[in-house]
Amino acid sequence: MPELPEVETVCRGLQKSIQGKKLARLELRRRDMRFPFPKNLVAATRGAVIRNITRRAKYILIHLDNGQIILVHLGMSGRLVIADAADKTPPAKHDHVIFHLDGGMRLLFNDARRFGLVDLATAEILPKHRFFAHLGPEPFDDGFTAQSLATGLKNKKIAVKLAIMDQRVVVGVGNIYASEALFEAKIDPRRSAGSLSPAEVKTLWAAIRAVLTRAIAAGGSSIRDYVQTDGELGYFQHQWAVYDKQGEKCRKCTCPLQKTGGIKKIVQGGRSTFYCPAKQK
DNA sequence: AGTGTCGCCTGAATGC
DNA sequence: TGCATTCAGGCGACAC
Repeated sequence: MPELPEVETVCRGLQKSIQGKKLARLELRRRDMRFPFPKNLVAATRGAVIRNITRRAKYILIHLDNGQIILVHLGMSGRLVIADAADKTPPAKHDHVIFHLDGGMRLLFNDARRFGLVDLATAEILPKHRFFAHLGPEPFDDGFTAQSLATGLKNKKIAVKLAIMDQRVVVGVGNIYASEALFEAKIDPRRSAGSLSPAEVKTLWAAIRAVLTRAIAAGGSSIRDYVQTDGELGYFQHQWAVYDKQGEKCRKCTCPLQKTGGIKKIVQGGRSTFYCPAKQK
């Protein structure tokens, strides 16, 4: 599933492959994905030149020279695939949106589960857009500090795992990286957000950045053509310390597995959490 | 306002 | 082999 590092990697790839190209037309192969497509989506983008591609949280922003911004969210199963002009392969199952570029190149948005979305905005309305208005700081921006994290967690009774997944606190920490960051910080995911000491908050802040940095590096280093064609390319999964590792020993663990049971899986807010009961306090 | 829960959706994995 | 069930999850929407 695409998380922030994967979305970042896809954005970098799109900058190389489609930036500066003219969007001949968008082809919508159904009327909606997670949400209905905006009525003017095709008309408002026809013939525009793609100026730049950026990322905000897990949204891909395709900036057009006519002032429109196409918002793309990959959801759970979304992937963007480049098909060059010579590629005459007919659309595959779940190819819901096709960007036809001048010269015959296509960008295919394939999303089996349709948790993804495509929407339209302008720079002016973006901060007020319903998907963006509530977003907190980017994890690598100056606005995300140990202090801002402390403020986000302060007095909260919800579990710290759920708190750091709250997009108002910091964007981009999904279910996997929440578990990974808490393991790195040696903090029990079940603890209430407000119970962390200033020192623990600072450790957690650094851990969130470290985990995401490593994940982006993994994506960037193993990527082949930058736009993921198999949906898994460059994924961080081989570096997971606890995620999906229930019953296993954690990294460099010397605990007796029979006694501790190893990494534990619990459910918080309807989502799986993985942690080491011995190391995370 | 803070918190908890639901639902969208399909394919893979599992169970009988 | 085949059918039914369960699970995965980002995040907006909603209920309290």
